[in-house]
Amino acid sequence: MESRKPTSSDLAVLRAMALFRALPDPAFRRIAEIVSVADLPKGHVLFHQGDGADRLYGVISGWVEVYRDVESGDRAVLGLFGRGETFAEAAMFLGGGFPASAGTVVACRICMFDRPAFERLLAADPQLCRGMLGSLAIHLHRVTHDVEQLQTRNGRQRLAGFLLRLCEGRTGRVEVTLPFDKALIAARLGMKPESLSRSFAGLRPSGVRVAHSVVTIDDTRRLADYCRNGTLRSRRPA
Amino acid sequence: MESRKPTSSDLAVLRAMALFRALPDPAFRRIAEIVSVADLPKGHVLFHQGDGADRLYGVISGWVEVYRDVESGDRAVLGLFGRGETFAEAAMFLGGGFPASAGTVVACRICMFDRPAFERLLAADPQLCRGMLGSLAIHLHRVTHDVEQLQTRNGRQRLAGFLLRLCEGRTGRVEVTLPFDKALIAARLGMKPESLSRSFAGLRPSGVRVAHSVVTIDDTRRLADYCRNGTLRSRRPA
DNA sequence: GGCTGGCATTGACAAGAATCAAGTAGGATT
DNA sequence: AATCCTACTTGATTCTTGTCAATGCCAGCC
Repeated sequence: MESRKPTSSDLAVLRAMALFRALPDPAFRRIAEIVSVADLPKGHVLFHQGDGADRLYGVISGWVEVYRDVESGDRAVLGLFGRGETFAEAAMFLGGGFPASAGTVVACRICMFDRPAFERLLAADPQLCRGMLGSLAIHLHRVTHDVEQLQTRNGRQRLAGFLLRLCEGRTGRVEVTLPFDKALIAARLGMKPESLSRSFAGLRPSGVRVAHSVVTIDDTRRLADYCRNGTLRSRRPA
Repeated sequence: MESRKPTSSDLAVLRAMALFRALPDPAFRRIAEIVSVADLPKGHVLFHQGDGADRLYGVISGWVEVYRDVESGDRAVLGLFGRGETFAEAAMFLGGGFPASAGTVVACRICMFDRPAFERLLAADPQLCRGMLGSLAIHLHRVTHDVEQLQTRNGRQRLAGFLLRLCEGRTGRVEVTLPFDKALIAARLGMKPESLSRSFAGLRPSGVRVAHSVVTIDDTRRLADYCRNGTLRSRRPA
C-alpha cells in the first residue's frame, strides 16, 4: 500500500479529530510530521485479527468496517468508522495483536501512525494522552450503546435507530442516502440481509419508504416514537 | 452513605487494580490518601443515569451492576463488576452526567475517588494516565466482546460462554456456584428469566446440570464446543 | 405447622428472526 | 439487445425468544 504525506485538506480533517482537537498547534505539528496517508480501494483489508497491532488509523474519507469473523462462519460487525474518526487506538495502546479485523467498505482515504513514533509523542505529551482517553471513552460509549440496542430492541427498532442517526439532527420529512450495502447494514445491526429487507417493509406503516439506496422518512418524530416503543405498549409500573 | 479510610487489606485489592498496578509506590501512596471505602447492602444504588459524574468507583468485594433503564420499561445490563475492578472511569473523565446507572447486587465493599482530587493526580502523573488508558481499553474489549456474542450467538450459546468464564480456567468436570440471581444473569445475557431457564434445560444434553445456584459441567471442552458451534453445523467456505 | 412472598420453572401461544429456495431488478459487459 | 452478475426481495418453514399464566419450591414469619 503506497503511502504519502498529507495534503492541507487532510490536515484539516486530522485537526478536527477527537484525538487531536485539544492539542495546541505546536504539538499538532509534530503529529502532522509522523502521519502518512493512503488511498485505498473498496475491499482493502487494513489488518486481520491477530496481526501485530503496530499502527493507529484514522479515516479522511470513506468508510471502514471493524469486524470479527467467528468460527461458525459469520461475521460480527463491531463498528463502522467514517470521516474524522480514529480506530484501533486501544489495540495499539495495549500492544499484542489486533482483537479484530478492519477493511474498507468503499474507496477510502486513510491516515496512519506508526506505533513507535506515536508512542514517543504520547509519552512526551500529557495533552495527547487526554485526547486518547477522550477517544477511548467515546468508543466505549458507542459500543455500550450497541449492547443496549441489541439487548432491548428488535430488528425493526434498531433499523429505525440507524436511520435516525443518518438524519444527523434533521427533523420532519427527511431523505437520506444509505452510505453502503444493505448487507453491511444488516450485519452492523446484528441481523441477516433477508431480515433487513423485512424490517424495511415493517417500517412502511411508520412512514419509511425505500428506493434503491434512498430512504424517505415521512416524519422523524414518528419514527423516533416507533424506535422507542415498538408495536407493543409499555408496561407502566404502578 | 458512611465512608471510611481503607484498611490494609483494602489497599492490597486496590494495589492490584489495572488502574494502579503499574504505578510506583510513592504515586500509589497518593492514591491511597484520597480513596474512601464503604460497606453497602444489596440493592444500594450508587448513581442514576443523568447524575453528575463526580466519582470513580472500584469494587473491593461483592458485585455491582451497571445498567440502563429504557423507556419501554426493561433494563439493559451493560456490565457486572467484581473484586478488583473499577467502573465509571469514562464518565468521570468525560464529565457531564453518567450515561448509565449502577447499583450493588449483593452486599459490597466499594471504594471511591472524588473527581477533583483524582483529576489532580491524573494531571500530575503520566503513569496514572496510562493506567486509565489501560482500564478503558479493557472495558472496551469486554463490551465489544458482548456485542460479538449478542450478534452471533443464541441464548444457549451465550449462557455456555458465561458458565465457561465462571470456570476461570479449570477444565474437565467442574462445579461452579452462580454468583447472583438468575434474573440478573438473564438480563446480563440479554434475555428474559424464562428463556434462561429454557437455556439451562437446553444445555443438559451438553453435560450441564443445575441445582439451585450450583451448576455442574461434565466436561468444559464439550461445552466450549457447543458454545462455538451450537446445534447447527458451520458452513465451510470452499 | 400453615401462610405468605419471592424466585424459579413449565406450558401454551405469538412474535421475531434464521434458513433455504426462488424470483426480480439493475448495471455492466459483450 | 441479449447476457450475466450481483444485490436485493419475497415466500415458506423452522428455530428462537418473548409473553402471559399457572405452578412449584423454599425461606422467613406468625
